[in-house]
Amino acid sequence: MRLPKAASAFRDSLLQWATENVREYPWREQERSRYEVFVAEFFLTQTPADNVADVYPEFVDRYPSLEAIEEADEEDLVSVIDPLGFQRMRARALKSIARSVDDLPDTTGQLRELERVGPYVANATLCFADRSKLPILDRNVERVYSRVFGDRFPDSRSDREDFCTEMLPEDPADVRRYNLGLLDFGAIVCTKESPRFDDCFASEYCVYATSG
DNA sequence: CTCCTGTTGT
DNA sequence: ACAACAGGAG
Repeated sequence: MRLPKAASAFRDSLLQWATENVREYPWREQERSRYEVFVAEFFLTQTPADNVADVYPEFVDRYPSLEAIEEADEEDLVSVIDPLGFQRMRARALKSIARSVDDLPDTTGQLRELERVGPYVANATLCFADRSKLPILDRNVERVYSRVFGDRFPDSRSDREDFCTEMLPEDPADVRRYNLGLLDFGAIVCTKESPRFDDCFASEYCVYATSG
């Protein structure tokens, strides 16, 4: 796939932006295990980060491994998650996962065989926990790339995944920071309504900013 | 691809 | 009560 002309400029600027602006969350600490990252991403697919942050430390403290999940009473699991608009479905799925596997696998394909685990959770887990070079494509990312690159951002899901993969920085040491930055850029600057054009490094060439 | 599910905002 | 949202499932 041929990337748009502005792609490398965007990539470089985003990496720079990420070093200064990526947010700190408990699950983003360097030493988090694959399990700890997985749990966070599993909750984050359905819940605002600040809500997850409220219950996450207690959750991983009480359930530090899949084994602990497997042994836990499902109602206790729910009680930790439940406090603020949380869901029982997630507790059930985690139990099911803990029963079906001893340790979380290290490939997206194997992760996606687990209940309620799709491309987002699988790739985010392996990228953020294991530093794998994998694309992360959620609604924020789609909005950012659609705006910045306009028609050059493909329509189909698989082409979009390819696009995201090619946007990743060459240096493996930068991939995690790039993906984190992309998510936060969508959440902080390139927001759904009232994007902060004045704070955006891409407004010179962004299709959305320049055309409307 | 379309449909489903649980959640959130009006 | 309703539609929109955001992932995953089929």
